Amino acid sequence: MSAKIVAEINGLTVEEQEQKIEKLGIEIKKEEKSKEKEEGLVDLPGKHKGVVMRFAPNPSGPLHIGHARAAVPNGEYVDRYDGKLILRIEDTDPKRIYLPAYDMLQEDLEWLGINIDEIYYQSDRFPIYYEYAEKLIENGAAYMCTCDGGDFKKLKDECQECPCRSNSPEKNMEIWNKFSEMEPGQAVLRIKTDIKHKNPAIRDWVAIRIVEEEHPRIGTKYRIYPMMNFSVAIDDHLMGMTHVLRGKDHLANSEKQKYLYEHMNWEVPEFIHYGRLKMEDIALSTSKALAGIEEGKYSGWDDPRLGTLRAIARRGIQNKTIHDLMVEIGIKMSDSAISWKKIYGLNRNNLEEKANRYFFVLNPKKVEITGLDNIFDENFDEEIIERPLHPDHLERGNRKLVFDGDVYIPKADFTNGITRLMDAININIDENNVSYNSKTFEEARKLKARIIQWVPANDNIKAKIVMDDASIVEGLCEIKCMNLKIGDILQFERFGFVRLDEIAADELIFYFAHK
RNA sequence: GCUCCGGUGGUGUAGUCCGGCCAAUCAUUUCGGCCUUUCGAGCCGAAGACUCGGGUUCAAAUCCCGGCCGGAGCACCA
Repeated sequence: MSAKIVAEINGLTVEEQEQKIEKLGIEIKKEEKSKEKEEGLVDLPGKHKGVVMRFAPNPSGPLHIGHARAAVPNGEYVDRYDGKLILRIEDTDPKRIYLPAYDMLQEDLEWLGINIDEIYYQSDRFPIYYEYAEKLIENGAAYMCTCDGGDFKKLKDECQECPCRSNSPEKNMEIWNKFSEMEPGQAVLRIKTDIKHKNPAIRDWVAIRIVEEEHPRIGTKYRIYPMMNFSVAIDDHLMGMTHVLRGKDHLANSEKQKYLYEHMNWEVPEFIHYGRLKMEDIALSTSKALAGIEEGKYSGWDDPRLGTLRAIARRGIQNKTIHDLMVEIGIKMSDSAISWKKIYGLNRNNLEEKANRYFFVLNPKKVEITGLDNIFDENFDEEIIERPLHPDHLERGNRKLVFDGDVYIPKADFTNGITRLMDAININIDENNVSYNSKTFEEARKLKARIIQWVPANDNIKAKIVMDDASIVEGLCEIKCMNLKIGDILQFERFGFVRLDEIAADELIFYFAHK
């Protein structure tokens, strides 16, 4: 019986239900689920006033798509809440520094359209880290550990304290003061956490160690180096971070860092962890890319096979495409798999409007058309064909091609049957004889002719196109392409979108984006 | 192995916190059709998903338990 009533009521719309309730004299409390949905990214948790965020790359190479995954949402949120974005270059491991990257990072961010309010280099901040190390030692929150790494691990894995842990702050300070004279591995500074923490990774982590290598930026000025977890937590606090966006591989690190915040009595920022981005085909790490460049396998950081931002920019992928993609993926913790297809689809949407159209003939095959006396005579033996630069934007004007019967067409289109040369005439290909068939578009349609692009045999320019696998295809494009500027993105009709990369003496070199 | 974290169409997402017009959003993709002197764009249509099993409840994508699958971490790297 009651089930029946419920079913009946559930059958009503919410409005109908509300009316019935009001009829019964019951007041409905409207609890607003105040969730005006923002386009794109979800709202940030916590405070929305005075938002400070950071993008903190390691200077090991230029930015790649994976970096954009962190950089774009940071930029977006800072814009949305009118906050501040800090670029912090995390160069506390001399082994993972590629000196040119310091500048490349900033160039790449600029390309992405992300505005940075402040820049910091961690290698400039070592004295600050030392200062806080000393404070922590004095508080008894950190200790100098002189145990062998293996011994410590054994104890740690059994929830056992190492002997150093119970040293007094005074004793620790004594060792700390001799730190710079020690050998690598002889001692480290550890932050006390919970030696019985159920995740062994969290237990008493290393904050500072000795590094002998020369630092590419600051040389041999220091031997005492902070670990990432230490410098990051100190800086995030000192720089006033309200929200920290990082990959979920840092989940345990966030937890480690919380102990530091607690020791110092600092407010913990909102940590947000996003999932892994799996990108098909470009599993290339920065270090592998660098090795490939040095071996000559890749032409440089912008080799079309690489996933660096400069490589995809060179191919004509728009920064807005990357931006759109990252906003769509968002910052959820589950992993995402991205395909080139997806990127190309978004990019096509962005390019469609701006890319003007031109003819390009791949693997040209020269054809001399016979039977043109149907349209030409001795006074009149050529025709100027005009075709819009963009079919939806006629105001951009036309390009002109001279049609005189001698043309190049793509080899792949040289097959028997009726074919229409776009905007010109319909031809009949019969083995090696090519003859005039008819003139109009209507006839071509009636004959179900394929409609192809072409270039005049006597008026064209060589074009090379670097494909996404770095192979090069060659052909001829229409002479009007001479007016293009480097960086222009256009669509070769029936071929795909390309970006003009280089203007050589007698040829144009393009990079292929996608169909 | 241990510790964490995830799982919505092929892909990317919305919805999950606070169960109820969710027979589940939007985009992309794929396939049709229309249009079109590009195989592009546009328009129309279609296909396609709540990981599984239990439980709680009138009602579960949503809450609870368990399984399965996937990922990450377990450094004197970041």
